[in-house]
Amino acid sequence: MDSVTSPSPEVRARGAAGTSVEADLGWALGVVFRRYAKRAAAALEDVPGGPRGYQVLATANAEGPRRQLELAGHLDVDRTVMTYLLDDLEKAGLVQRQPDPADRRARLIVPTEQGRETLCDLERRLREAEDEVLGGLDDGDRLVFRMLLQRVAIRANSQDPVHNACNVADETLLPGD
Amino acid sequence: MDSVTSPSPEVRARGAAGTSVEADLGWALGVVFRRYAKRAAAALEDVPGGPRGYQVLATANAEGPRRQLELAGHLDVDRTVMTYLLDDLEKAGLVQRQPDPADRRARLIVPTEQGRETLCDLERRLREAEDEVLGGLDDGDRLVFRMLLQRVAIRANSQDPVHNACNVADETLLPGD
DNA sequence: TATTGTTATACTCTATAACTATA
DNA sequence: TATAGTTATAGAGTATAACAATA
Repeated sequence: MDSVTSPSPEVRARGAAGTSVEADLGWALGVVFRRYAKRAAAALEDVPGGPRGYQVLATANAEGPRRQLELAGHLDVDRTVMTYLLDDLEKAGLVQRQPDPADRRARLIVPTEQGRETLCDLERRLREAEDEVLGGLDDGDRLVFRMLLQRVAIRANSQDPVHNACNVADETLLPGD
Repeated sequence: MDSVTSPSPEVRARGAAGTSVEADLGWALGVVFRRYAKRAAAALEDVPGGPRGYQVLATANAEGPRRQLELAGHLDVDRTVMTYLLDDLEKAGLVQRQPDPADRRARLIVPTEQGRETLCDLERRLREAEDEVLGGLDDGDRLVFRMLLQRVAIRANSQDPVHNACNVADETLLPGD
């Protein structure tokens, strides 16, 4: 997985014959994604592990206690990386490792009170980052864009699922549609 | 710069109160971007340096002979990385390093005939990848999505330019608009 | 014997610093 | 003295493999 794939618009404009709108999906995607990623990373800079640490915290909080290995599979991070990540999050007082009463080998990851409070704040900051990225669109366009992007994303995710457990959960939580 | 920042939709759905459309811009952006990046990387797998190598080839071809350092600044890669990249591209017969008649320290990067032919093929493959990613949208929606994404991207790029030379080039090459 | 989690090690990618040849 | 490019080296991030405890 690499960064931008298409060169800047003016380059594509010559190579491929297409109109300016058609010529540079890769460029536009890359720019927008990286801008959001940068904003989000800034919003999450004081979380140990950055965006990854936030994901662990958010998932542990939303889905209840999870084993390390489940969490790792769900978020598609190596189990050894998960160890380091949890070491740091635990040191910062955001999560705790608790013995799983059902299996003494396993550890359940639960957010602390401080972790839950931190999470609320982080989610607010992330929404700000989202709004900033979409700042160029008025409310109507913004909604259309989000809906279309969502459709593209859902299809992309179903064709090329990032992690299976996630999609199972999707179906479980979205029974109506 | 990290990968996805938002967890999967069902996680955000609980944490943030928002509707399903509003809840996960980061997730959707990440999924779509990574899917495109993956497809593009597959299309460019036999190019030395992958997407990066393609960018070098495309830029050298579209904008005429460029010095290594210009190219590096333009594409935002370290000059030492550019050295390795060009070593590989040259070994593969796609570009040549020619002495700059105006400065014997500098090298001009020019694509070979084989490089230009390869580039044509790669651009065709990239357009296929784009179409595949947008496969879920009909022609009308696809156009709307591209236009809105383009607007977001142009604004994002102007606020947080990836590399200055690029924007200068933008203005130079797009005098009418 | 297989699995959870940890640790130690190796690998990849990128950036830093030192070097050459020119200017 | 400063710049273009190269090379060697060190650093972050990630993955592999060996290990301890438990199933």
